Amino acid sequence: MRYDTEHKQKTRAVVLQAAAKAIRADGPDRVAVAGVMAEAGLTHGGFYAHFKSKDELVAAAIGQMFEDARARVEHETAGHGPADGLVAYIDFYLSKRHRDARGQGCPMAALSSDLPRLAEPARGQFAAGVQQVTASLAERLAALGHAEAVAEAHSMLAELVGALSLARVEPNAKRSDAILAASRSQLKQRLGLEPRA
Amino acid sequence: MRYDTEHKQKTRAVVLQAAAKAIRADGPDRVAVAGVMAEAGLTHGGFYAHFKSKDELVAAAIGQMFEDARARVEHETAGHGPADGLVAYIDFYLSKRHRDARGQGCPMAALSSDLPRLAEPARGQFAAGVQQVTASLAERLAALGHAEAVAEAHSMLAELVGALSLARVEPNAKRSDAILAASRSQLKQRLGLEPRA
DNA sequence: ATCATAATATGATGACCATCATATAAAAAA
DNA sequence: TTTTTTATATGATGGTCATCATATTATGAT
Repeated sequence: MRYDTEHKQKTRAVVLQAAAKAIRADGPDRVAVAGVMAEAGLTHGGFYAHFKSKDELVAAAIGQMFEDARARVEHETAGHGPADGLVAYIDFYLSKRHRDARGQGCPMAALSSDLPRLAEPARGQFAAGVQQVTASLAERLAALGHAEAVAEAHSMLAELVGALSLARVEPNAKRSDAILAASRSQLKQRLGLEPRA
Repeated sequence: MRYDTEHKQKTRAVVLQAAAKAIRADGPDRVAVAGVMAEAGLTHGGFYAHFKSKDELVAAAIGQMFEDARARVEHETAGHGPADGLVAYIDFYLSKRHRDARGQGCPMAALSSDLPRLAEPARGQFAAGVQQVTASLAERLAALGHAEAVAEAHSMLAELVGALSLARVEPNAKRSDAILAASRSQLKQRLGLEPRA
């Protein structure tokens, strides 16, 4: 065996991260293979030693995005109980920082409308990711004694994704902030996460 | 003046409708000018007599989509009071029919993730459309005596758009239906639109 | 019927892109 | 140090696309 066994794997990982960022920011169709490779410090030629096609890259990048998101959520909610964890998640998800970091945030908000148009492997990766997030939310809601935890998790996730998407669409900063704030507050209230003070 | 005065305008309208449908279904990047013109029964050459550029077509098509949506909502809620109107809107918006008609439904769900990547004129058209929808929802909520009508309208719209987007992403029919059903029920409940029976 | 012209068609042009075939470089094994 | 092989680079190729220059057609006015 020549080269370090991990050499190629490391390159692949770098390419994947570059793709994950570019795809979220610019959309799968505007991302070019050569551009991703350049971002990774390589030229376009070596690409097909790592991926069979651009479609396969997109699918793999989507898997990567969900994996990254899962890790971050775990990190951000570590040490919290279910209620505090949900509040932390809502506050992070609907933050200005998340809204403004289109290259790094939640793949659902970044790609929702692209997804139905993508090829099957990408769709499968994505659906699996969405299900995992839903299950994770439902688990926390169930721990808080919510009877219809799964339905509430679906509803909560829908509002999170929708609010972030709409906030990114609104060019006026104040109005965009208002969209985020409205859902932050409404979500906590309807899920019983706020001290009714 | 040769030709009917309205001839060119009619052609423009046909092209615009073809574009509006194609853009929602396939996304702005995968839509080609020649394809839209062919769908309208024309060849690509005449395009620039109607639009300065593809960007301008996209912006105009977005305006058209919101106009169509507004007309349909008005039609679907005609004769209803605010409460029944909101229920009808929710039931239509989160219906399987709407989910499955990607070429004709709500532009927000169809294009949310494409939007931040588009050029300014398209973004402006879109933002104006979103604001109008929000205002229309807020008006009905206010009529029902909701104190924070605008915030609730934002929150409601976010959940509608998010739920439809996620339902379109989920390939499993049962699970997709569940996403729609969850938000239909949660929304009506939290907005006080259901007889608590 | 013929003409003038508005509306559309035909046919480039240059740019970008996914993919592949082949060449080079770099590192481990000999 | 030389060989072998793996990883990456260079350089096509064929396709698609937006845009434009020019040709053609169809219609209302004469």
